[in-house]
Amino acid sequence: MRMKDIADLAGVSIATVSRVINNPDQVKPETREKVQKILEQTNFVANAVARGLVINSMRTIGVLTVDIRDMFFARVIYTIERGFKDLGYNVLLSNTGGEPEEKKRYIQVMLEQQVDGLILVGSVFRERTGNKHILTAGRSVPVVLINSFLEGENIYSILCDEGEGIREAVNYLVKLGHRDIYYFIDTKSFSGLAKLEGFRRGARENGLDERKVLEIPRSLEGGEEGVYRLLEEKKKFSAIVTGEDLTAAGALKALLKLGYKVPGDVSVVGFNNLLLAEMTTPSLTSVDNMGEAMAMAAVQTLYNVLQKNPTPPKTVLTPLLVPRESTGAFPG
Amino acid sequence: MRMKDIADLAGVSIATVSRVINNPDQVKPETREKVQKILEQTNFVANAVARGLVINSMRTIGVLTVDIRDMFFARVIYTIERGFKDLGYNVLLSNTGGEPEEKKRYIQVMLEQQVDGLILVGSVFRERTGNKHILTAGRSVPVVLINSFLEGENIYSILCDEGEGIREAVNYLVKLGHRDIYYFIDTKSFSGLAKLEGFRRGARENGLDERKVLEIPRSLEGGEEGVYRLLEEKKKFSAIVTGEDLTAAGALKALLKLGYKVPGDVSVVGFNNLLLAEMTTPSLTSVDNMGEAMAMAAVQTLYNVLQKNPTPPKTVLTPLLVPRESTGAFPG
DNA sequence: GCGATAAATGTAAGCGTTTTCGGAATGCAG
DNA sequence: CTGCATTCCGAAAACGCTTACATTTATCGC
Repeated sequence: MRMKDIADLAGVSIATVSRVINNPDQVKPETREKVQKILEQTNFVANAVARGLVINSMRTIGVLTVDIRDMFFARVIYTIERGFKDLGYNVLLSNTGGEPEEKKRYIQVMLEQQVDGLILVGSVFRERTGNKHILTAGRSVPVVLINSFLEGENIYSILCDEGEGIREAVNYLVKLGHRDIYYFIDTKSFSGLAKLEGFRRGARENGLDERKVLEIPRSLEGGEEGVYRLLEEKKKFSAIVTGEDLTAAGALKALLKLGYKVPGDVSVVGFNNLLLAEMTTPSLTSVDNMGEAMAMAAVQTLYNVLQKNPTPPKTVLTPLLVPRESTGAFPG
Repeated sequence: MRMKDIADLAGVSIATVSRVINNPDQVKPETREKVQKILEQTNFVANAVARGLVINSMRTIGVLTVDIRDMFFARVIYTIERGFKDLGYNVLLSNTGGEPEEKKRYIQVMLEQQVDGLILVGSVFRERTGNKHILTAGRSVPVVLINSFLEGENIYSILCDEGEGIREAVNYLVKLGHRDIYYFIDTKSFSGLAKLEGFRRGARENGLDERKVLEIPRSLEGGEEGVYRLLEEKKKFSAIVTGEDLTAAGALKALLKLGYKVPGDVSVVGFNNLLLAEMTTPSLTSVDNMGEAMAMAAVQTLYNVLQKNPTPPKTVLTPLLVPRESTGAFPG
């Protein structure tokens, strides 16, 4: 069923049908109602592809993410989708799995689909290869990066000062009397280095050993492994800061299994402030890196750009430490 | 940059450019290479919208979900997206928030966008209103339901026998010596009633009281609340089965806070077998309702239909009980 | 009721592709 | 070198809309 068919049924021209749908006030009430009745009777659905070809926009934005199963990403993408839906845009989703090649391929596909804009969630890598396609994409379409940073034509970055969040966590633990604080890090993630720097700064400022850092993979098992390694290597520690709630949950799990009291013997701090921080017992003190706020800022930024409004290329949010049960005073 | 521009640069016709892109073997190697060189030099990106208008397909499928932040949905959607990407299809995402009106609106939008098919993840409600639009959607596009069931033209359902999963959980607990088993349920979810029926059957078959059921909301707090209510009402119980890992985590949390040993005093069983079941201490015994398998079946089913292959309208998978640390022998 | 102005509707071009069809160029057998 | 089959390529229609412009119809002051 095309507009032509509706037009024939209503005895008007195809242009009038189009107007009834898009600019109802441009057509006389009488004819308008006649057409609307037929639209309803036939359950007419306009073809947005044909429309898109004419107006040169599908009112769609592409969202690239590493893995939507990650609760942080899921939350961000949820917020983006709802936000853009309210603005009348659709969301094309993808999971690159962190592969630069996949990312390249996806960007290509999304440009082919004529997206109006692109949002990349935490997916800029430090390799050169991954970024080139973002830069070229920026030439045809505005690109917003969440939790990543890149300078370039038509590229906007939304960030959270994650290093500052880690630093705050260290300060918080020091105030609780802790001196032997270990940091579990996965440097491979985008902000891994920024977080590490935050830890070092926090340690230095408090006269602690800034080398108490363990490189571990970003997973539940990684967190467990970290604890086992600390014990194997007979390290002295009363607190663990992690760059990921999931890692913190793993550390917590290992500590409890080994009979440690948390926070009685060891304090644990997570990062991201996901729902999972509330699910463990004890619940996890965590640094909130403002996932939702970043997502909202991304929507606002991209929408601004699409409206041709002047838009700052960089937005930085401040993290927030959320104390819960997994942190307590230094024992003794 | 349009094909026309490429054609002019290469000194060929637009048709030849199209052929170089879509059917390279139809054009003489010499001209082909000439065109390909220009395509690369100019970083040409074809307009899939124009293409879609001609071939009457955007190679896109729409996925409707309640809330992608739910880990179960996230996992399902991830699997769908990856699966369809490999088949050359894009995924249009949406979160209906469970509102029938939103669902209706989304379906409308996706039909306008000319999706090739629709997958609804766990979003058929028992109200009549929510289903009518699915049925009418089926008239223009194949619809696959995950974890829901509906009969109709062009409608396919992928299910898991969730009641059977709950029944198995009851049997498992009975084998461990438990007799006072409570079931925490949220009847508002699609399979809520099927699960309840599974619990009743399991209880009956083992000569237990099948009325030991508590209606609670599907959330962490719901699980906690359930435990408090059992205690307030002075119920006797040594095991709790839930319809949701999240609920189980809440119950576990409340029990641990109140000083109960799990599984020493009380056993807890979750449902969905999400990552979070591994994150708690003790980890949660859970019924796996085959989210990934359902998603894969949905992809296969929809693809089959799109290929005009005969396809069964209903696929039912069998759940699997995954024992972990939260269940143990009846105390004493 | 007349002409001038405003409102309503129709006509047709154009959006960037794919693809059918026919013509030109090429290859090959005789 | 001719004739025919085959390969390659271009012209043009088609996809279903939007919208500028043209045309028709309604409105209004006089």
